[in-house]
Amino acid sequence: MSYSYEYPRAALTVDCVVFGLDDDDLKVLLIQRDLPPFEGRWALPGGFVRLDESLEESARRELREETGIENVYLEQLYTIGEIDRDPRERVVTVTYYALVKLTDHQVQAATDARNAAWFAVDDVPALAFDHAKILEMAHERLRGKVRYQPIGFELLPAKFTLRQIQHLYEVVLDRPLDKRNFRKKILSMDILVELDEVETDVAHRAARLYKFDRRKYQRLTKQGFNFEI
Amino acid sequence: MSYSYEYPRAALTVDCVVFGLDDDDLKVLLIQRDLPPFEGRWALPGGFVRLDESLEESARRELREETGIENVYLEQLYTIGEIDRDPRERVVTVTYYALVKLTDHQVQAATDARNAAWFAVDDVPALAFDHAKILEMAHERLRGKVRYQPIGFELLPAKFTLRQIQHLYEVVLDRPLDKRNFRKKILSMDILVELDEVETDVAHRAARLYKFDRRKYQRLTKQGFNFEI
DNA sequence: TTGACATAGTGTACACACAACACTATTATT
DNA sequence: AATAATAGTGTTGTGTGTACACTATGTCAA
Repeated sequence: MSYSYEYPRAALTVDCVVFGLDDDDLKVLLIQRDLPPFEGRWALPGGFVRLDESLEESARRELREETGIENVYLEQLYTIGEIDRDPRERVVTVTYYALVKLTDHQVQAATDARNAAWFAVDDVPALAFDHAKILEMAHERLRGKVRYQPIGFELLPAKFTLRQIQHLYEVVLDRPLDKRNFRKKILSMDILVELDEVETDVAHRAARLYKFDRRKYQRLTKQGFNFEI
Repeated sequence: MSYSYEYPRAALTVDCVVFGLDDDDLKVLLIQRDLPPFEGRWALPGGFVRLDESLEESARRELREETGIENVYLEQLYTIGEIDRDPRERVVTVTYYALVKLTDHQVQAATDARNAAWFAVDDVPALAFDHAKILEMAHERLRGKVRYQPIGFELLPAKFTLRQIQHLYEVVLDRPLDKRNFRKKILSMDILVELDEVETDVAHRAARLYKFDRRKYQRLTKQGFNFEI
């Protein structure tokens, strides 16, 4: 079976930059290619867009198929269509970035035959195609957006300590933050709920757990509140 | 001649939201369609992506062909690929927005056969396809971006008065600004050059002209300066 | 030429937000 | 019981945003 058109058409793909956070770094999920071109190289998860799915559906399907990841924060990043970005033919790719709770997704990495692994964002191997550039753009977008939208919580478990949030911002923004000022600021926004629980399995005083109250955030937003770190 | 592929492919287009500013409003440039679907309706300038040009080149070509506009600020906005957004077949569109100096582009609108005209952004006719949504997104992006990037100057003539900049921000942000505070702020950034000229043809005291010093802005940016209104 | 009118251009005071900074409290471990 | 590790907490100075009203200058018309 083949499909014919009056004018030539570019192939259309989606590629996803999946970010996760652990105790050390910001991580990105990569897949090792098992086919040419760039066979054996690490690359962003992604694939061809089908005609019966929207772009975002396509991105979510590829994420599911290649990494087992589902139900994550996903946002369109940029569309790249340089003529020679794929050696085979003209390929235009719509890129997305995803934020996942790494604790929930540590295992599923190697769902299908392909090799998948988390890498520190600042220490990735050589990537296929122009994926290094895409990763760079995604990282920059995250750095910018995390300051005025409460998307950072997508990288944390549902219950987290104030230290974890601060660590998140320190890692993403790549600068140290003052503990007292940070806590004052994040608590004064009134978008966190203090839980009657503390963290466990730590060899020192346990910190209180909080969760992000999305309802409250949305209510405040309608009243003109602007999140900002 | 026809082109065959193993899998079906979406058609790929670009669409541009062209903003201009006059003494009253923020305007957008629209084209009246001369072919079905939506024949006779107003629409964003745009068209199919060719395989020998990048996406941005494609957007610039369509702008030139359909409106005569060249050498303008152009930035990618979003890519839309909902399955049924075009009644004929699957069409994915990469959208851009452009900022033009309306004074330079008043006449060229009707370059080719098609009818082209400027409309106040808040008073556009019914648009073809999902172009109303695209316009809405572009407007929102402009509102957001104009506050932390000096792109507003792209809407003004090379030489402008402080009142014109203030008017620009008042129109785009849709709120009144205090004259003294605005002038203090914009001048304190040290990115404007005061010229030895004043405006002409006004029936009252003439205001001093300024121009935006891009060099100075870039130098300051490298030193950690952040534009913000 | 003079007066009316239209906009240019200018400074201060108060409130609020941000930044810098160090010690005590609590829990686990030995 | 002592040690180690992190949790948790306030104040002060500095800078930034905001509110606010009058004088200066040029055009135009009588």
